[in-house]
Amino acid sequence: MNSPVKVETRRTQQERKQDAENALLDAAESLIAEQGIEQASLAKIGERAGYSRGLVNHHFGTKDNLLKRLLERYQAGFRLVLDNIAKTSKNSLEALLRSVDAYLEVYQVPGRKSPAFMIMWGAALPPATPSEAISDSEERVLSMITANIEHGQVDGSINTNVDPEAYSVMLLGMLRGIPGETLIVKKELDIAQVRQEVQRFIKQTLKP
Amino acid sequence: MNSPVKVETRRTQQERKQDAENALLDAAESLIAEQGIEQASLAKIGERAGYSRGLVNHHFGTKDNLLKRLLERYQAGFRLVLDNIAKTSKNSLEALLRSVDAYLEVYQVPGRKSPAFMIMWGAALPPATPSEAISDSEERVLSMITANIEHGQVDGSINTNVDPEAYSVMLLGMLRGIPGETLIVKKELDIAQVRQEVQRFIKQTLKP
Amino acid sequence: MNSPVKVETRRTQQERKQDAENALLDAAESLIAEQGIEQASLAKIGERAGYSRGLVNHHFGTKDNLLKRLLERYQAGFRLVLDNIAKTSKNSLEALLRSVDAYLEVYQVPGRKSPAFMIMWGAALPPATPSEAISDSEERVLSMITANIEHGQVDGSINTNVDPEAYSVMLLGMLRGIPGETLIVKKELDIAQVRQEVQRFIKQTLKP
Amino acid sequence: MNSPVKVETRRTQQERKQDAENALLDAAESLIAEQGIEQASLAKIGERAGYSRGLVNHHFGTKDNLLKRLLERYQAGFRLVLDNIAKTSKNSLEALLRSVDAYLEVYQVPGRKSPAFMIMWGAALPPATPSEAISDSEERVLSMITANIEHGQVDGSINTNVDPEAYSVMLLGMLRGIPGETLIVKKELDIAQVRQEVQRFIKQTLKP
DNA sequence: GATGAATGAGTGTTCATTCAT
DNA sequence: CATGAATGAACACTCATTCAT
Repeated sequence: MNSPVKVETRRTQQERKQDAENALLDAAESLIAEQGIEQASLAKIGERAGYSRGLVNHHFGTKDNLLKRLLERYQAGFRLVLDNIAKTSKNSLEALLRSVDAYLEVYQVPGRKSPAFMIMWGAALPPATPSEAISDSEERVLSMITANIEHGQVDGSINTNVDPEAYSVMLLGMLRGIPGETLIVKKELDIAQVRQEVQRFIKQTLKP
Repeated sequence: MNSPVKVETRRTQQERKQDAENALLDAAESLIAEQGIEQASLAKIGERAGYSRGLVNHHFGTKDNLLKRLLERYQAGFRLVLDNIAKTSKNSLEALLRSVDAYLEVYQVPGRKSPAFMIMWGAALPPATPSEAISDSEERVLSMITANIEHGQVDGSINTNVDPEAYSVMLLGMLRGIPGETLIVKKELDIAQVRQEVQRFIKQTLKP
Repeated sequence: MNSPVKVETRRTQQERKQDAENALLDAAESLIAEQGIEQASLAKIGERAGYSRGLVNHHFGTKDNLLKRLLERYQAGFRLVLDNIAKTSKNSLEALLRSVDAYLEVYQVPGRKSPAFMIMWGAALPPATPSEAISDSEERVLSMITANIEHGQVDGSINTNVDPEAYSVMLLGMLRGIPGETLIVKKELDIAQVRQEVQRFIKQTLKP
Repeated sequence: MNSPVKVETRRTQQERKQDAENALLDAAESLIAEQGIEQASLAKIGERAGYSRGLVNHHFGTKDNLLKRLLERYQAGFRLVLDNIAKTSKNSLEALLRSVDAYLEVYQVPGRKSPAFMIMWGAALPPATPSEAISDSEERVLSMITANIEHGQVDGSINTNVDPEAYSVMLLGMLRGIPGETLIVKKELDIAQVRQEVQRFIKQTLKP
């Protein structure tokens, strides 16, 4: 089973598909980050990935489906971070603070790909948006934050005067709007400072 | 009968242009609110305004120009509100609180047109966005808020520990993100509650 | 009103559209006759008509709509012939005989355009055909023939033993199948002879 | 244990090819009957047959070749019926009548697969049709009918006034057009009645 | 024998823009 | 001022076919 030939074969047989799909998702991510969703045409994506024009449809069937997969990949990556934070935090407030900070950290360095999610979020604002993936996901995130706050009100780490749902909307809005501003405004913003303010803001408004 | 008719005609002649432009801007606003910027084609806009397919180009030359004008009209309207608040507020903190509340109030009622600005904001996230109008405007708003906070730190209404620029980014991000969430999430969000939370928590984080 | 300028103007203003639409319909008709519906792409049609690729969509919106219009034009032309025959025939049998003969006469000369209708008919055989225009039209024609036979049974020109609906299906099938055969079979078929046989045999089977 | 297994395997090895081909032809037949020739893509056919997307090309090389084979299979099946009728009929007229009735009987029940032939026939109407299989076949059928009529004029069962070739075209046209009408028209047609009319029609027009 | 990854041509459609009227 | 005919580029998507496995 360990013969190099078999390993070679197994890799070429099934992983070629994985390689291609990952390359296509990477290409889509960077193109969206640069030019937006509509300008990231399937032809450009295929060619930036080093393949042909038609490969995206061959693998994903539909542009909408490609976007869903890209979103899932992004969320799966972030979920690992959140799970780890949840396990190693003393209470709900600390988990919330660290999660928020981890999320904003991604946008601190002007990386090439991280904006893709924000751009997909921004493209989901019109009601007639084709994909409902963002909408569904956002609703889940909102519920998670609300649940976290409610839990913190039980474990005593969060002030019981806070309205969990309203606070969640405010907080998630902040978490989307801040990276949004960094993408829109041309002058460099000091995200490190903003992160500190956000931490302070949350502590002051949630502590009992 | 001739003279009044002529006056009427000449007046109509000049104002007909204004009427048409306003009708086109209204049509563009509602179409963007419904279908997004790309789907709001110039033909649809002209026809919804009750005119022909070609009128938008005739009046605005370019789609990008139409969007700029739409943005200007929106901002001019909101500037009146802000100016009035500034004049009638005791200090900077009160002005800030009232301005924030006035802004969020617009999104409380699920109106037909107000989302258009948010949709334009969301469409400006990709770096390769054609129009720079949003970008420039957002930078100005940011400066205004920063100046306001700095002024409040001088007049004593705002805590001097606050970093004015970082806080501005956080606050403006919140002001864009909250309406964004209401547009993306399908379930009805209680904006009235969110407004209260926002007020309370700005007070908590800015008061000396 | 008769000034040449006005006439010139009126012609250019409105009839340019008519000219273009007729040219597009003609181009579509000949392309369908040569290559079938699917191969008659909108680009080919526009260019054969002497215009651009996009004009078909500009005028007809949709390929399906273009086909509908083409069908209507064909039917309107044939209806004139049928109406004239109906008015100048002594009884229903004679009207039927002359109508059938007029229809088959079109396919006697291997003309360029007449096959287009048959090709559209043939393309409507799969149940998942997009356009329902042929289907609806065929049902109307069937009803007309049935009514004609029933009328002939009343006026005494047609045998009352004949089942009007079944005979109509047989007759209309014959009228579609015969031209179909001439299009499919390569060797030249003597349509004149076939027309004679059809006449004689309708008489034999319908006469009282 | 090895020998029977090998025999079993070898037999399966050969027949697996036949099984696959028949499954592919069945799948093609039903897909064509449902969606037409162009929409019956090779990938769909392979997958409906329970195999892979690429199997059709592997076995038939070309879509056109698949269609030829499908046509051959259809004709081979119908030839058995015709041969049997020819052997058990008293004279040419009876053979013709029974053959026609056997052919129409297939379309009486709204079966799933029988329309595939008619759809292929309809798709062969444009001159630029790639496959010539239908064209050649139709010419042979026409010759057969003509020969049958001529033979009937010799054996005395058919009127000598009839023009054999012209009558053949008329009859074959009828035999294609009637099923065609049942496929195009949505309202249910009473094929049993039509078959009776056809029988009567042929008797009245061919009997001496 | 059988699979399915990869290609690239082709289609209908949408759209901003130009320009003659 | 206003219309709308005409253009041509761009897009998502479907598909037959090739070929490595």
